[in-house]
Formats: sequence, structure tokens, C-alpha cells
Amino acid sequence: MRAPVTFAHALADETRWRIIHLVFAQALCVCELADVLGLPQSTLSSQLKVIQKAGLLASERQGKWMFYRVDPAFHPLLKSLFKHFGSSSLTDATLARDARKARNRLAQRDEGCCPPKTSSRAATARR
Amino acid sequence: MRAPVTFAHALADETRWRIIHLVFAQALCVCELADVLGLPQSTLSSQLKVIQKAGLLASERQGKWMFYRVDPAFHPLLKSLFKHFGSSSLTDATLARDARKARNRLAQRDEGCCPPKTSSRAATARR
DNA sequence: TTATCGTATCGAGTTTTTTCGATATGTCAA
DNA sequence: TTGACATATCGAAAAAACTCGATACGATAA
Repeated sequence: MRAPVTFAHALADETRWRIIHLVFAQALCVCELADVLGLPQSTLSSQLKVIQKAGLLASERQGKWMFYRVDPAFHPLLKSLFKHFGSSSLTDATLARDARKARNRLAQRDEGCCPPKTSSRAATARR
Repeated sequence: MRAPVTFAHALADETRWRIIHLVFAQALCVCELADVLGLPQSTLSSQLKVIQKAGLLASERQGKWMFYRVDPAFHPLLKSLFKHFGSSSLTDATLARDARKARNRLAQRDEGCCPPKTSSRAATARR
């Protein structure tokens, strides 16, 4: 009984809901999330911890950066939730803005703080 | 975005999770929930309000009693959640105990405080 | 090593949530 | 109407959650 309640709690916050949408299909690092959401880095770290506690996140360190994404095991469940509530960047203005900002931010990888997107290839190429 | 977050919040509490399981398949009145869960009536009223705020509940007054059940529109979504987490009285000891208490309590309808289960027939027959 | 940068943790302040007794509201019956 | 009973609301205390600046940790590069 603890697992589903913790899972629900992970979704029961607007900021976390936005985070989950952002890292559903792609991995982002903490600084990218902070940029997109306009929140301090420590806040992001805290919220990510809550989501992680529910087992929702897969994380991977890439040099200095920590990348987070939704664990694929939760994709079907979350998809049915998204579908039920019509929650997507097509219907929600905030999610749409987040998605756009994320696209812009991703386009600046290599120029900005983060390592190249295609992590394994570029990361090994750097060393 | 507010709807799914409110929905998640409704599930993000152990007591509410138990309530939702209890009134998923059958309608119960507040005093029955209080008996089964062993909580004061005012606590139940508060928690039911939280669940209701998410649109999860259908309620029906039956004389003095107010019956609550999960709105059937949410059955599929909740079922996928239950399934994902294996949340049922078969796997969870607390839910099992709740279900057993509810069965006992239902068997005492007509003897105790609550009106007969087959509400429409019995209720009209009373008048 | 030192410097830098990204992230995690800490700690305090603020807000929200949860609980539950007391009380109000509403319904039925007489 | 009164009385009894089920439920809702109120109010206050306790607990939990949320935010965010300051700081510690960890990895990279020079």
C-alpha cells in the first residue's frame, strides 16, 4: 500500500507534474530543468528526490551532470493518466511553454553547460 | 493540469487510499467507513471531501445517510493503478482487513444504523 | 594539487495538510 | 414542534510539505 501512495504523492504537485512531463520522453540534467522551470537548483533537487522515492526515475551520471528520465516501466501507467486527463503540451499552456523552452534549451547543448545529447558517443569522444 | 494533480493528491494518503478501495465496488455511508477504518466521523468527512474535490466520488443521500462510491468513470483508471501496484485485498493485509470488516458491517445492515442495501426498492418501500 | 562547475544536502521559514473534538446543519419520526 | 441520529463544518493543534539560500560533495580540467 505504501508504493501506490508514494507514487500518487510524486504526482500530487504542479512542479513535479511538469518535471515528469519534461523527462518522460528524454533525459534532462538538473540545470536544464532549473532553466526550463525557472526554479532554483536546490528546489529541483528536492523535487527530483520525491519523484525518485516513488521509483519513477532512472538517473545516469554523465561526467559532472546527472540526467534524469522517467523509468520506462512507468510509461504505460503514466500514459493512461495523461490520456485520461488530456494532459499534454497540446492542451495545457504551461506544459506547452515548458516543452518549447526545453526544445530551445536542448538546441543549445554543446554551446551551454551540458554535454552533447547523444551521450555515449560524445561523452566517450571527449575523453 | 490542475485536475490530474488534484486526482493524484486524492490518492496520496493511506487513509484515502483505503477509502477508495472500500467504496470502489460498493457504496458505503460515512458511519460505515468510520467503523471499518476506526476513525472519527469528522475525519472521514474531511477525507471524503478531498476525494470528492478530485471528482472521484459519486454521492447519494438515502434518508439520513449519505452514501459514497467511486464514480464509475474512474474505474478503468483506478483499475490500471491497482493492477500496476498489485494493490488489492489479496496482497495487502490492511486492505484485506478493511474488506473483511466491511463485509461484516454490511451483513448487519437493517440491524444497525443503516438502511437496507438495495436502496431504491427499500427506500421507496419505506415511504 | 587547485579551481570550476553541477548537484546534493542542510536548515530555517513559510505554507499546507491532517486530525479530531465541538458544534451546526439536515433528515426523519413522533 | 421536539428528539434522535447521520453528516458537514468549524477551529485549533500537530505534523508534513514546500521553497530556497548557504554550504558540502563530487567530478573534471589545468
